[in-house]
Amino acid sequence: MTVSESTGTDLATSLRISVSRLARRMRAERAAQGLVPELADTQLAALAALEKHQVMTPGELAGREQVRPPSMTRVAASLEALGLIQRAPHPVDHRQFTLSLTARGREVLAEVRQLREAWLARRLRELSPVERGALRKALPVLEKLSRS
Amino acid sequence: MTVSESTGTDLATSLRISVSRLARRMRAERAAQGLVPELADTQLAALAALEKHQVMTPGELAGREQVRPPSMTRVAASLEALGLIQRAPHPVDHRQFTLSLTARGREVLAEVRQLREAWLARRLRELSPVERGALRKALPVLEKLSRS
DNA sequence: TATTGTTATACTCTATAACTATA
DNA sequence: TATAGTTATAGAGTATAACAATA
Repeated sequence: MTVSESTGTDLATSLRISVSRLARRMRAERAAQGLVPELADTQLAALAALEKHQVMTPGELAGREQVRPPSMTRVAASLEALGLIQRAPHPVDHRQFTLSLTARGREVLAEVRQLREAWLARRLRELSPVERGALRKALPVLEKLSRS
Repeated sequence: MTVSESTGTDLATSLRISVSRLARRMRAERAAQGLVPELADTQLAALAALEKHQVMTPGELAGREQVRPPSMTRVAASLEALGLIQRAPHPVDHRQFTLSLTARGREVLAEVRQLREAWLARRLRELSPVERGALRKALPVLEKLSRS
C-alpha cells in the first residue's frame, strides 16, 4: 500500500511527522547560514504578515500566527529593537498599538527571503516539475490547516 | 497572482511559513490533550521509525530524524524509561546499541496515533476530497524534502 | 587515532500567571 | 468589570563541548 493510497489516519500520521521534521530541518539549516540579523520562524512570519496587511496590532499578529500574546510581545520587541518594525499609538483604543514594517524591515524581509530560504529553494529546484506542482497544489491546504 | 502560479522563491517562502506554523499548531493542540504518556514529536517519530525498521542504533535514529546524537540519547532514554523501547548490545560493534520497540511500545504507538492525531485527522476529514488528494500527492515530496 | 554514545551545560522559543493601563 | 499588552517565571526541546568506551 503506497502513501497515496493510505487511509486518513495514515495521512495524518505521515503528514505530522513530515511537517515536524521539515520544520526542524529548515530551522537547523537556517541557523547554519549565520545571517544578519538572525530571525526566527515567528519573527519572519510576523514580518511577512505585516507586509501583507500593512498594519496590525500585537493581538492580531498573535492570533494570526497562533502564538500567545506574551510570545508576540517578545517577537515584536525584538523586531522593534532591530529597527524592522515600528510601533504607533492605536487611533481609537489606547490599550492597543499598531505595528508596521519600517523601510529597513521591508529590505531585510526581501533579503532574508532570498538568503534564508536558500536551502529550501535549492531543494525545490532539485525537484521535478511534477513534484513542485504537487507542493503548489498542497500549499493552500497546508495554509488552511495551519490556520484552523 | 495566485499561489499556484507563484515563483520558486514564493513557493519556498510560503512553504516554510506554512510548515513552521502547522508544526507549532500541532504541537500546541497535542499538548492540550493531556495524553498518557506525553510523547514529543521526536519521541513519536523515533517509535515510528523503529516500527518501520525493527532495529536501529541511536546514531541511525539521530541521522534519520535529523537531530544530534545527544538529543537522540535523551529521546531514547525517555522511551526506554517508559518501557516503550528496549536496548540490546550490538552484535558486532560494542560501542553501539540496538534499539527496538517493546510490545508496550507497539501498543502505545497505535494508541497515540489515534488519540494524538485526533486534531489533525479531524481537520483532514473536514477537507474536501480534492484537498486531501492534494496533500496525499504532496506527502512523498514533503518526506523527500525533510530527508534531504 | 577515529567513532559511538553519553554527560554537562546553555540557548531558543513558547507557555501560564500575575500585573498595568485603558475601555 | 473586561480587555490589550507586558513582565516574570518556567518548561520543552535541541545544540555544542567535553568525556568514556570501543574499534
